Amino acid sequence: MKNRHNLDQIIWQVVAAIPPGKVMTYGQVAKLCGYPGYARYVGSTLKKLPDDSTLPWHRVINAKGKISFPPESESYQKQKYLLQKEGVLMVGSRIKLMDYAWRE
DNA sequence: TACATGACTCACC
DNA sequence: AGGTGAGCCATGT
Repeated sequence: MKNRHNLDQIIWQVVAAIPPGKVMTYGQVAKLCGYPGYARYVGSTLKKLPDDSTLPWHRVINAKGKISFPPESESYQKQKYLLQKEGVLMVGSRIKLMDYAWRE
C-alpha cells in the first residue's frame, strides 16, 4: 500500500477520539480510518505504542466483545482494570458491546 | 521470493 | 458460550 506511513497516525487519532466509557473494535477503527479489513494492522499498530503512551488503547477490543490478551496476562488485567475504572463492565469474559460500543 | 506471525473477523457448529 | 477453520494484510526472517 502507498500511505501506510500515515495510517498509523490516522489510527492514533481515531483511537484517541473514543470517549471514556465507550469501546470500539479493531475492525471498526480500521473502517473508520478508511481501511476496512485492516483490523490486524490496527492491533499491530497499538502494539508499537510505548508504555507511557497516553493513547486510550484499552478502549479497543475485538469483535467478540473480548479483550485480545490471554486472561492470565498482565496486559489483560491492566486493560480490564482501566475499563472497569471507566464504568465498562464485563459479563463473564466479555464486554457488552451493545451497551458500550461507540458510534453503534 | 516464500513462509511464518499476529492486541483480527466472520461463518459455522 | 466456546471451538474451529478460512480469509485477511503488513511485517519480519
